Amino acid sequence: MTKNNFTIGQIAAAASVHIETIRYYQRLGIIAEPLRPPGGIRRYDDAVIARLRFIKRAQELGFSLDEVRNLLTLEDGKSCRETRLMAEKKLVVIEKRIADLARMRKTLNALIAACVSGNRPRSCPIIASLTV
Amino acid sequence: MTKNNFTIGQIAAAASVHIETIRYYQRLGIIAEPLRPPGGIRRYDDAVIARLRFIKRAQELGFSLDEVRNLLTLEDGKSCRETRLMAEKKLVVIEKRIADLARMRKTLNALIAACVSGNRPRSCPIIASLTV
DNA sequence: ATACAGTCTGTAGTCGACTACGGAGTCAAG
DNA sequence: CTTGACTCCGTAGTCGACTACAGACTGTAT
Repeated sequence: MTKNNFTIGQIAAAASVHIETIRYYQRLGIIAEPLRPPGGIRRYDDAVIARLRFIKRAQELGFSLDEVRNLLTLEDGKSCRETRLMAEKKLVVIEKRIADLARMRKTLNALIAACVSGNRPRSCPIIASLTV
Repeated sequence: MTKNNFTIGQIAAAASVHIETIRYYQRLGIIAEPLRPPGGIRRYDDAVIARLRFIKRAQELGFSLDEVRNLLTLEDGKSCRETRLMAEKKLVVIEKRIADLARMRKTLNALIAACVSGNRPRSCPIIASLTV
């Protein structure tokens, strides 16, 4: 039982999204734009709210809006394999990012430690390491 | 003993950076622009190469160009404490990013596992989890 | 002397995901 | 019937770090 009498503002509030964001998604084609009744204001289905939530969740998993568009074509849930492949690809990217950040963290930790332990070194070890 | 007879192209090649990037850094004020001899072409000091490397290293540690600008004011190595504080702040940000990504990874892993183990489920668990 | 590679300047475009704004139109309450 | 909130539409601006390009000029090798 879907309701079909929401304005864009109500939809936006319900999904905790800015109105402009919805329009933006419409321009991108990841949200369908209901027909505008002659000289009137559009009415939205509450399926749109569900879709906005879908998008948010996907974004939280690291998918871009472009990837979300792809996910949405698989939304009927029948192409499990394709969906899984996308998730696996995304996982690889995320793991690489984690590795990069872990490397940075390690280096920063070492530099900070050098700073702290240094008994009044001639020059800051961090700057020194950047200057090499 | 610094050399002072490099063109911008040579500096760029030496630091593995695009010429445009150097100009961009000059506009930002994180690289000094040597005076242009009357109607001529600028000559660069090899200290500029060192500075470009400094910038690159700092970027690899996650510092933005704006932060690099700050780091450069500490370049004499005398304000070790300030430098360390910047590094510590950056570390916090990086750790948060890692935590976020780790959460994504965990969720994706779980979803993929559900996909794989599913014995022909009615609908894709990934899509299902996004659709809730 | 001339060709050609490289430099100079300023401006504009790129990517992604929005966000902002202006001016006109619409709808519902009082 | 007026007021005021909301919607529509199109365009432009934001952030960060570049990247591209046009048209003029310079410097060097042949």
